[in-house]
Amino acid sequence: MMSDDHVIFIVDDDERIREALSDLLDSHGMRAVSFASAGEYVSADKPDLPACLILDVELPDINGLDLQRQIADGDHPPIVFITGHGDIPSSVRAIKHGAVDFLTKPFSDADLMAAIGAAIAEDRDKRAERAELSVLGQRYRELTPREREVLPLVVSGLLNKQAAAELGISEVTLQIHRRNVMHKMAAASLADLVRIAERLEIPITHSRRVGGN
Amino acid sequence: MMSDDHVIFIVDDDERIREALSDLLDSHGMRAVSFASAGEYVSADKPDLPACLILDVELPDINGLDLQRQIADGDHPPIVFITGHGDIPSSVRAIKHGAVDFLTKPFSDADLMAAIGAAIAEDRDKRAERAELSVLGQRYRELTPREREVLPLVVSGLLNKQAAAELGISEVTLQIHRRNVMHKMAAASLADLVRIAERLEIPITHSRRVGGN
DNA sequence: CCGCAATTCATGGAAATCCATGCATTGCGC
DNA sequence: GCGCAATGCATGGATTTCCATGAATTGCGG
Repeated sequence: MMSDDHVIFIVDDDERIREALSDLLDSHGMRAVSFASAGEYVSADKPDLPACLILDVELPDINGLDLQRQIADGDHPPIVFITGHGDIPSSVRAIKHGAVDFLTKPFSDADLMAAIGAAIAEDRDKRAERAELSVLGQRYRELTPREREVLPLVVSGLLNKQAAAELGISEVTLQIHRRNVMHKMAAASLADLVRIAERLEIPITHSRRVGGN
Repeated sequence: MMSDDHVIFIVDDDERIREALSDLLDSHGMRAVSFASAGEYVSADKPDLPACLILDVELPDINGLDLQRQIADGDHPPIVFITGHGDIPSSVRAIKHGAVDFLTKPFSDADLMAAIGAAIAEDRDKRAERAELSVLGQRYRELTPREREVLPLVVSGLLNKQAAAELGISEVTLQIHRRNVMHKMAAASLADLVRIAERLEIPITHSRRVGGN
């Protein structure tokens, strides 16, 4: 019974290791996809599912730790490193850069399965977070340039007349932009909009000034 | 010229190590305080400064990794582990639990100083964050029980009449509580209050409903 | 030229928030 | 009993936000 809600990528140049890991994962009803090199893995079409990347440190084309840094900016899954010749500085570096675990061969099936489970759970959380941020980011990008200027002023807490003064426009125009921002960002209240702005890390550049409760 | 804006704690049962580290730090104008055991360190009065804890893994009274877990809930400084007999699982565990580095003897002065620098910088950031949260937390604790009920409703974005209905009181009374909350939390605007509530991780339990813009 | 989006401004008016002030009740500590 | 804090409610009124509707200008693409 092969589960369809996740996938585990195995990148190791040693075919016996790949086979052994595939069999182990298969026996747990987990889907595995194997690659003999980092280049293969990077180039491959991958299913859009919560995942885990089991990565050998000594690869023929690149050091596993260097691949970790290389793919860090993309939405690659959490890494579980495996290695036959690891050293402590490598393990420290791997973990500090976000790897879930660093296992030296021979490692127990239990340790590997635990690490994989943690990696998939972490990827699920991260993917949900990214999906939500992507929606918010898309909405933000649909704002007009002016609306994008109004947003930080509004979520800073300025009165409409104060925000209007900042931009050198009438309060009435500011209100129009404000309403459009609320609508486009799907915010039911100012409180909603403030939280959305926080999620998008929009900087707060002002504070409501005295005389404006 | 001994600097007064930080301190480095050294916990190692080997007196020669303590001396060597103290001398090294001294030569960099950094203040060091040494302890021969974990118990001594934990019991000692410590200056309230940004700090770094250089911690030996093999201590006479407790394993350094266990001490890390033990002090995790208090405001202890970031840890740089040093060890003569480290293994990879220990280093993984140390870093995953927040240690800045895990250095095996013999380690270079440069590596140690770099780790110490990073630890102190991290402690500075964390201490600033904790200080701010402490102020906000204190303000929150000074709210009356009723005001503490009103706060999450207000920052959820409910209209005053909606929040009042939630508590079964008049809108006028809700407004009084609202104003008191704003004042006690030192919020100049609703936007401020929403951000404060986020910092305090006050859960959002409601959303403004249709019919209430 | 036309249509559209972006930006600007306005009016009239309703709803909501905010403020100052006043009053009342209850429970607690001195 | 008194004073205080917590909680509740009210009035009158000012300010702010929100809404619907209307109009104008500019720049761009078809």
